Amino acid sequence: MNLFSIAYNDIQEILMQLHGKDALKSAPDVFSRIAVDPPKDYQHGDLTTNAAMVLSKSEGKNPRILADLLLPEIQKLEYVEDAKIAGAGFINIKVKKILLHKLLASILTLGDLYGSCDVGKGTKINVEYVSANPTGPLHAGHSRPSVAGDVIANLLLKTGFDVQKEYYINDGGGQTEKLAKSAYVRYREALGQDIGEIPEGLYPGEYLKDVGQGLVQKYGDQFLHAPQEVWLEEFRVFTVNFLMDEIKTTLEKFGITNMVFRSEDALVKDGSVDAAIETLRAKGLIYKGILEAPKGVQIDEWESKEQLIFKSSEFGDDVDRPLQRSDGSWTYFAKDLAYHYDKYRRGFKQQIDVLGADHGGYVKRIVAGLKALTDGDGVLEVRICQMVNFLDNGQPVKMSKRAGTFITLEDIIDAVGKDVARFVMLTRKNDAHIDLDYSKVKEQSKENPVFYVQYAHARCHSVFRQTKEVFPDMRSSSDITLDSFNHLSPDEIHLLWFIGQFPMCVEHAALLKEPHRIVYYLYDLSALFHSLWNKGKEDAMLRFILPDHKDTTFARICLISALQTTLKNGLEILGVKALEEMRS
RNA sequence: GCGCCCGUAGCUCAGAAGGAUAGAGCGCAGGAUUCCUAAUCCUGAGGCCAUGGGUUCGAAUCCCGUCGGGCGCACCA
Repeated sequence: MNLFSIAYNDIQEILMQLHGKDALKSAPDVFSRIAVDPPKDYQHGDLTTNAAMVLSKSEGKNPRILADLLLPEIQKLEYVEDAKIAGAGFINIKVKKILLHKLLASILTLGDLYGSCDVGKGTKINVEYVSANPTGPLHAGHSRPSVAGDVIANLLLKTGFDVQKEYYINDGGGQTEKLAKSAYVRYREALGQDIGEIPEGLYPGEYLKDVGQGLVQKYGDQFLHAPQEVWLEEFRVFTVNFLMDEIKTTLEKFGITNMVFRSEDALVKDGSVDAAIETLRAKGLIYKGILEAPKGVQIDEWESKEQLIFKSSEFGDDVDRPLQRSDGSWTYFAKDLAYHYDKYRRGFKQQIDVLGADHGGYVKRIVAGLKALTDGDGVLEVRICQMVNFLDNGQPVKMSKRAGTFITLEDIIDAVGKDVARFVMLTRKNDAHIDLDYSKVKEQSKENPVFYVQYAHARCHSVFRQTKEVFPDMRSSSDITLDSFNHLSPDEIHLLWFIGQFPMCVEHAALLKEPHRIVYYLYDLSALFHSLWNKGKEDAMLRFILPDHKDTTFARICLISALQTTLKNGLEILGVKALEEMRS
């Protein structure tokens, strides 16, 4: 149950009726732009609507006059206790207790489902994230887009979309060939050869030593003196699989599961790339030409040469983009086009890519590409996560795949746990940079808001435990009556009212793809609860458990049960486990 | 040179599809514990929302310019 959507629908109905009676002349699509929100100040009421102000322009009337027209109709709604006009034309609504009682009862009944809705209407949607190159372990830089993508997928799931979480394996380019050659060096090393320095241009990372050992286990020394063409493809496949297995293990540890993996190499081999390019060609969107070098940047070895080019600028990109390299092979872009077209052909008209900020320059061309391939039927939305500045004791941590020195995602998870790591990554909106001091996160100091929220949840369970001791025969909280409900204090009703905003928060977060909204909501919700808790320290009658007042205690347990459900469901969306006790 | 993102309290950041007196944490100054976990709470100080215009009943929010910061800029992924 969602107070705000109930009122929204009823007010829509009122507007339509007034429209029918010619009291309003605005087109009905103007009506949908009105909002029913929580008032800025709780003192103003439970709900507020800007309907009068939104209609003002199309009606050509002063908002106050329109508010006067709407007010009596709103007052007639059965659950409205009181409604008033305020400010420039807000209509503030105070609802009857019976509605809040219904709200509480519905939360207790819904349990895990509280916060869910069906705005997605079962629409198929594909969320692609992580998609790290299988040339090494996941590192700290992958952490944020991975969590953001995962939580966006969770949000969409919660709001009724048919979601597929997907990982694109970049196993088709020259990078994996380099990788195979690097693995060969480690293979020789594992067989006891002195390899000296890792040759320039190969991956120097120590993590490849395990791959070398694995290769020896599988192949013995049979390739030690074999020419490259004999082992290259074999080693390439082995190494990619080996590293993907490690990546999958890390993802699981990070709480990212149920992903579908799609291989770039497979798309090339099964002809998907040729098919996609052919589709573009048939639409007349491909030509042979020479691209100009971009101004203002120094590019060594610029080769002015005719190549195959896609007219992406006709679909919103800044310039046209090449599809083939000078050696005739497909560019990454060409293959990625095919991949997104492949998703479309698998039924995903709605697609989301979650990328790091270093891929920001790539967005326009791939969005343009899908639009062109599907005549606008397939829509790709790209969410960019800004960089995380990793610090250690205030000092920037230098990371470079080339040098082989970086903090791996595993390192972070092992040090602070996946729950803290995930939560911290979500404490900023995607567009904002995060400074993350590795040593501070390791300390698990109180500056980390995850503990604040966890503590609130743990306190709920503490109350449940205490209640059991004081009232061993306390009945289940699922059947709260209106009588019991009336025992709640105004502050407690206030908390319930805030709990009632959860579904709206989830819906907004999902539609806007902004996971951080859930974090801030949970934080504020926790703050309200901690504050309430402390009031029991000053006034014993405000404590949740009153040994001499069983009915009041029961009502409060019901409230706390609803709170605990909300906290838990919220944390679940974030992929963070709700703790029942802080002591472990 | 071009594209994308950002600029809100001393610091780190929220700000709800344009709405009421711009919020939180940290830090700072004070205070609360015979009591369900003080990992908490309460009070106070602190802002020309970078800047100049525009749109409107109304702008931190939308549009344009300027300044400052980040990321990216064939044939890497």
